[in-house]
Amino acid sequence: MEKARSPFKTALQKQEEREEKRMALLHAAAEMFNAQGFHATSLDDVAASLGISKPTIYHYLGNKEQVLFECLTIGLDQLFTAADKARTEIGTGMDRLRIFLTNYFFINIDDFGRCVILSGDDTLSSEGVKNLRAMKRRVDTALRALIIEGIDDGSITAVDPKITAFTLAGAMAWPARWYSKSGPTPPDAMAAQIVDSLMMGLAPR
Amino acid sequence: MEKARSPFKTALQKQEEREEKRMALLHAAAEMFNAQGFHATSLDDVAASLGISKPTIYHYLGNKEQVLFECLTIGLDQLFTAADKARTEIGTGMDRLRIFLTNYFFINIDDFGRCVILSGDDTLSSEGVKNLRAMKRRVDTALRALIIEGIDDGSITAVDPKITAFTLAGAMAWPARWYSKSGPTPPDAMAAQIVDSLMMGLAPR
DNA sequence: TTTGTATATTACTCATTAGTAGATTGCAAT
DNA sequence: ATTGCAATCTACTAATGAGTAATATACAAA
Repeated sequence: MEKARSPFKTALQKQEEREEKRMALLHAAAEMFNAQGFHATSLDDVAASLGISKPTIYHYLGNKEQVLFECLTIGLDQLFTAADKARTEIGTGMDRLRIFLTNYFFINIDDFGRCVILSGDDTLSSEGVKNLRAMKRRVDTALRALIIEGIDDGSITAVDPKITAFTLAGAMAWPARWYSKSGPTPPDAMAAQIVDSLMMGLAPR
Repeated sequence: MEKARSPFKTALQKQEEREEKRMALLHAAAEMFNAQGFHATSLDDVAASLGISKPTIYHYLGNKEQVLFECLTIGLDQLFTAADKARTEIGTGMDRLRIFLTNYFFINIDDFGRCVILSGDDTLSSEGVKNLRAMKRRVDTALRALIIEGIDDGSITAVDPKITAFTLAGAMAWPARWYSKSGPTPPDAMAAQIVDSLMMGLAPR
């Protein structure tokens, strides 16, 4: 049974509304950063795209760098969560790697993931860059761990984990540049094709 | 025997001097675009880095977009030339692909090649984007041709040329983001490691 | 009823920077 | 000599855009 609709909001509801607005702002910002680049996007534009004014962004998110940093943090969190989850999955090391890479692809063609790939370190303060590097390193470490596990259990051929991690990351990052979800190949199909192609190269012979 | 040094320059010498200055300007611009991003780099900064003033850039190169476009054209020309040259080489298809990818790496960690990778299409006018797309397509076509030749002569295992070209391009582009020539691994060694790792995945089994 | 807090606005300031106008110097050809 | 062109500068303009101050409204708590 649902409670009668009341125009008076509880503290929780207000909290949720605020969070919803925050996320809407971040999504709008990430989308525009990705489409036009960080420096070519003005906060006035972002605000206008949601029908609000610039100071409102400052109210919810702070200055322009903080907006970007938040977008990057979300994207990297998604990647790290995906890696963590893949590592708990059952199956061979290669099975787990495949699961991770597939999700890596989906994240990378989404607003926040694309933001991580398209933004150079240059845009942030040295403090921000340090934090960002640390987060990226965590993802890279997780990726290498998956590769090593696969080598150890024999599901992946003997390769150099470091170089392999770099080439895999590069191959997965590239679609953020050109792939469009509204194109002829749907995301699942594209992910499958790319990941299959990479896995074939890693299969033991 | 050398001609006596004269302070009076011939037309040819002046032509050469002009060209040298043009290239110095382009190199300086590309370097700063790569380090800080196109929009975060002012032409005043570029000029200052060479001890000249901004109008001089306009004299040699035109407006800011033209400066970038010239950098991108040079980078893409280098890639296309490398592809063309690799295709005339003797050996199996895979041998030629290896040669191309190795040069691809060297170009990608150089000023103009990095510029191609780091610049989004967004910065240019629609006219410029169209030209750029065409140049990129030429490089992609050449890469696919190399892959197909390798499949045909049996030196490369049966793969989808389109998807493989994308993953190879991605893996080769990635180092432009993080590789530093002054780091612990010299360019030749890094190129060899990356290319070997990719070739292993393409070898027939 | 008053006071405080969250949300949002308008209307500014101030710095940066693309691009231009106009002057200057020097060299070369007429 | 003079005219013209190449290279370069100083000094502007005009626009853009980050960030802030001051204000208004609504609602909730005291």
